[in-house]
Amino acid sequence: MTRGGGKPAFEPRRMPDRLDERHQLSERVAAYVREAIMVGDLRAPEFIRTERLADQLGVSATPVREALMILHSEGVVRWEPRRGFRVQSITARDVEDLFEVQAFIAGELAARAAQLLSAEDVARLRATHAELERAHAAGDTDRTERLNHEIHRTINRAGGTGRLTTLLNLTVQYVPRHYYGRVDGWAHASAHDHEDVFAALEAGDADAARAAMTAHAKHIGRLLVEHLHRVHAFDGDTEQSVS
Amino acid sequence: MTRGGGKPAFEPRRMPDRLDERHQLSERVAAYVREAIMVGDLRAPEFIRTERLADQLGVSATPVREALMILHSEGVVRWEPRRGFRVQSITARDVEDLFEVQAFIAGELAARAAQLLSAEDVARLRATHAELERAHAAGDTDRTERLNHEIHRTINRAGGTGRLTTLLNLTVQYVPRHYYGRVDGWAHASAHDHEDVFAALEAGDADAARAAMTAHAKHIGRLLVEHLHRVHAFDGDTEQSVS
DNA sequence: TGCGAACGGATTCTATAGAATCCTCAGGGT
DNA sequence: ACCCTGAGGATTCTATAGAATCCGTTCGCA
Repeated sequence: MTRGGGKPAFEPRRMPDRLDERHQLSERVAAYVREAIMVGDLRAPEFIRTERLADQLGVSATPVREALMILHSEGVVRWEPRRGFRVQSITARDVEDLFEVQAFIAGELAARAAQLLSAEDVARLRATHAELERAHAAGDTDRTERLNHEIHRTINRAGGTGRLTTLLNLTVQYVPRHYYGRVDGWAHASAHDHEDVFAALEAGDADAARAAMTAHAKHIGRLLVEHLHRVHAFDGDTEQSVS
Repeated sequence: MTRGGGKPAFEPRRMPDRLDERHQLSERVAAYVREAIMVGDLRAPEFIRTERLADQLGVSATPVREALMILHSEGVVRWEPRRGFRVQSITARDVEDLFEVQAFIAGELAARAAQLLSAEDVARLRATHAELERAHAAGDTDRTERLNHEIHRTINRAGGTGRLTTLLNLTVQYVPRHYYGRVDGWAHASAHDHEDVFAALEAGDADAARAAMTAHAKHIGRLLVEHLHRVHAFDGDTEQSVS
């Protein structure tokens, strides 16, 4: 019998085109795997066979391995040397923790931004946010997500890009950006929370900005956890894995 | 003329034997690069040429590339696709930030540990700590560092291993474990701070444990920043890079 | 029947080669 | 003097092959 247990694996889906061909294969594969895990095509504690995945994606084993290395250091998969990479199981507590840290870092960055952003900067943020609301009303989740990302990016990059940004990205990347389109109430919550952040930024009130951003992140975290429960994405939920 | 500017690079030093041959080359190379950066053999914003490094270490380019991928996602080096990997510059603010996050996470884990560790567990911790003090008195920094690591490990793993632990490791790994031996006052500070942590854990007081551990991490962070300033490891300090 | 050792297939891991890309520099035109 | 263009070399990036390792199974033996 074959070594891993011979599961038919998951149905091949095409590589993400958000990351088009000017990006490296490693990054595209990593994005693909991240999404496959979040969607449920890959479940813990299943092994990810490099060659099989390489065949499915039409690439060689090397970039697949590189992608899994990255994912390993992000905690998405676990690398067991000379045995392979297996998707890391995730609990509701893990997601909460992830957003707890995210809230902490994003809060700190927002506090710094409050002392650095000009009135015009905040005005631009508000304009982007208005677009976001229009996109959401029009049901364009893709555009909604992109605008949301842009808002947070400007705030986070206000205080220069450093280790905090890197760490924040690590916690954020875990859930693919466009996945939020599936989360009920996400756009609504963002629309509501952002205003508090903008007001604090405008007033130059660092503590208020920190508080508002922290609350926002935790809010989104709660919504995501509820959603994942509904989809049975967690370990204990209904559909348990193999054995 | 050669592309990177043709610096003679850094003098070859042997691979870390802390990670012996049962580990993968990728990990060993990563550890090597981490240390080379911390020690100053590699400085921002210098490129790390994969083949050159591979030759120096006597391995091929593939594991080197894998190592740099990992280091990239940790924020130690920056990957510029189709151009190469360059060591990320680091400011004093970055180190402070790193330890701020580390303090937050370690504090949370300590708080959880306070509710989970038994009296015997804490007794064992105290025993290990006593060994640590003896090792330090004997001037055995290697053993001191190892015992210190063991103490923190038991505390962090008390609440089961999850995403928080992964994130904590990311912030911790930035500075190689045995580097602390060079930091003046490190062992002394640890000896002092640990007692507060133990007392809180023994009392099962989560908040006190969080506070003690947070203070400890920030304390170490301060010491490290001072040390790095003395060694001129930061960007603005005396010895600036190339141009 | 129960247990240990060796075999065989599968997979990871490292090395190496070739294609694609980027940078530098020289040369010619405006 | 300035810009554009193209050649050449160096380096990254992907693919592929071979060595090392692991797992499941079977065979031999008590």
